[in-house]
Amino acid sequence: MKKVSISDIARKAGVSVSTVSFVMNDKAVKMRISREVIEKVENVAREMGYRPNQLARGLRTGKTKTIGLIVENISNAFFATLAKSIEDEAKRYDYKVVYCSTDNDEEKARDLINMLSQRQVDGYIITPTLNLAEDIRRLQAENKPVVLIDRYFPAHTEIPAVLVDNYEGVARGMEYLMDKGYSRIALVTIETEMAHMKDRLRAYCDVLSRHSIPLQDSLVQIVPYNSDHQAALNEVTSLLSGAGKSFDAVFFLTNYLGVLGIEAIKKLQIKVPGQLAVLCFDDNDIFRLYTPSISVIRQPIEAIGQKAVSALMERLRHSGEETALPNAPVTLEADLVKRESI
Amino acid sequence: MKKVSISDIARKAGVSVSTVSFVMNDKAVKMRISREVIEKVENVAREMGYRPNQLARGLRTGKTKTIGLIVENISNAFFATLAKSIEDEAKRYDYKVVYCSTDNDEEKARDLINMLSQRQVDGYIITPTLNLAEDIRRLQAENKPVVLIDRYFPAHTEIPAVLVDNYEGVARGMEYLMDKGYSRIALVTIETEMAHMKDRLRAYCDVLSRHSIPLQDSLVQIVPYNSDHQAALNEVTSLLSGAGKSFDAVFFLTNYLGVLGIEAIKKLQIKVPGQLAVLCFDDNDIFRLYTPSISVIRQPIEAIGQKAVSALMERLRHSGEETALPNAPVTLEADLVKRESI
DNA sequence: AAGATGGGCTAAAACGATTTAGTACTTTTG
DNA sequence: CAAAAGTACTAAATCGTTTTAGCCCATCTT
Repeated sequence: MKKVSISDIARKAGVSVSTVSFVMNDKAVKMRISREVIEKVENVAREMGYRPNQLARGLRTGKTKTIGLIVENISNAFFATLAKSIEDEAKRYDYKVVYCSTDNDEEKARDLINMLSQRQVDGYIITPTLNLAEDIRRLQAENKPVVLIDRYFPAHTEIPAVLVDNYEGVARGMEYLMDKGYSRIALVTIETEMAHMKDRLRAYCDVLSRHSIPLQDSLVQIVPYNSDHQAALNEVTSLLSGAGKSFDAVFFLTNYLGVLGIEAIKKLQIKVPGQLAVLCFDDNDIFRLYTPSISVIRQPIEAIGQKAVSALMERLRHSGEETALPNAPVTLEADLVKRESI
Repeated sequence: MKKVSISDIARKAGVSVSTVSFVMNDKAVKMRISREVIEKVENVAREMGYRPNQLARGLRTGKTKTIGLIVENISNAFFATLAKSIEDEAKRYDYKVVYCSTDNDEEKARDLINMLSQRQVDGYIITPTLNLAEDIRRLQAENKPVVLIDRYFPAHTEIPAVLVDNYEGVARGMEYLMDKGYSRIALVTIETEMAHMKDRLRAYCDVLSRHSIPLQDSLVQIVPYNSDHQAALNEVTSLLSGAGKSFDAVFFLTNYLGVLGIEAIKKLQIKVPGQLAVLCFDDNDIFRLYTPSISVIRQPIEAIGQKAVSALMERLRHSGEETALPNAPVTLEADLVKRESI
């Protein structure tokens, strides 16, 4: 059983394909097709179970009603939630999302962009990797709108971005720790050149310096990006073995690092918050349920997804026009969620 | 800057589009295109940054090199991991995956199938909802292969499926609890007619009866599917408030229910495993990290993804042929992961 | 009554590829 | 040396739509 095409309908209904097309696209009235013909065509189409071929349609119109979403790793809770919110939001605009993961690999990201471009997606929402700005500029040059999420390129303000206010979020967390009387605060971050992580790190340094506390390198643990679970765990464990001695609070700069931290804390049997206060950037089910529950700086994930989609839709609507839309990165406030760990 | 098409290349290289097409598809040798022309075309294509339009290609060839993946909810850890494994595996066959979530809604699932069908995906991997068998039969009638994952239709053996051995998994868990001396075992499951959950429930009943333990309705909690987080939590909490009195072990039949269970246990301050032994079907980071860590029956998620893709590829390869492939659901063994909760 | 207007439809081009059937030469063969 | 075979390509059809231009007939103007 083959799929039915518009010409099958035309033949069966005894009209031309143009007529069928007009009817199927609600242009029948504009094209003054008669009531009877409209009904005839609609009936035949329904009976035969006609579904327009989107490839053909996309080829002809140049619009696929599809947006390409590139995240770091779809199996990570943060990105999975973000993806779901983008999928839901896109549906409200009658757009479909196709997603893929970069695993934070520059080359893979480039491949994915190419792949999506070949599939003619109308626009892109991208969690960029390092050095991806040029490839993204190329998409823009082809008149394909792009919105970055979670990360951005400070040197490329012509690429719009939607993300949490990383600096403010970390600063707020630090001030909270200070308020609670902690001043010897260790930091666990990930090794990357990307601006969003630099902003977080900068906030840590700035708050310390604002409180005239010297920055101690030994309290800042930078986990290499490519390290596997065990290696990363070992690094974090070795830092945390100094808990209570050289520092009394720790701030994990990502959700993944926080989970590693919990694992290490559990292994080392550190008392939280007695021996060590714990704060993490980015929430996770585990933090809510762990005993003691872990306080976090929570990103407004749904809002990021929604804003990203609406920014993209805006650009899609005005695509081709010269109207330069404002491009300052849209930053959203993070919440401080106080739990038991501090 | 418009995208370059095959005819742009042809014009610039001074050859016909056919020639360009042959070169781009490695059919140049077969078509005895000369060395010089091949090189000429390749160079021009590279210079102009040519990327074939997959819509046009798909329209002409009828193959999109895309598989449609329908899961229940991509933001759930189980499905996110499964999706990632399918994406990775599909890439090895040079296929792209487009995914979407049903939220376990029959109508939404139907819409998604239509949507993917309109986009001409070559094959489907589907986590079905209830009553979806007919829609899936229709895909098969159109000669589009389908492989079910995680769930199956016992009444439709012509639809292949890859899933964990649910019955065996739960039975193994029950026997383990029995071995450890627990016989008053409560069960928390989800309200659904779907066979995979019935299999799990049946295993619970069978093991009890094998040990001549009467089934007590009051120990079986069936959480309605549509209930929100709070309502579900209340249900579980109310069951667990009887812990230590009417039962001394609890078996959660899904990952999501287990997480709810932990939340309830934490709130009720139940001692695990002292007052209550806990076992859950399906792993989750939380179970590993929670204190006490929770023992689970772990599904081989990666293997399910891989088998599903390879089964689909098999069918894709033989598509159109009459060779009926064996369709008995492929079931994979679940592991019992012993931790602290029992 | 001739031209204009409008109603109700259709023909055909176009989108960007793939693929079959040729074409115009040159070389081989009996 | 004519026919057959091979070489190196190209023309054109095709996939399933959308959309522009236009056709034919009836009715309305003047």
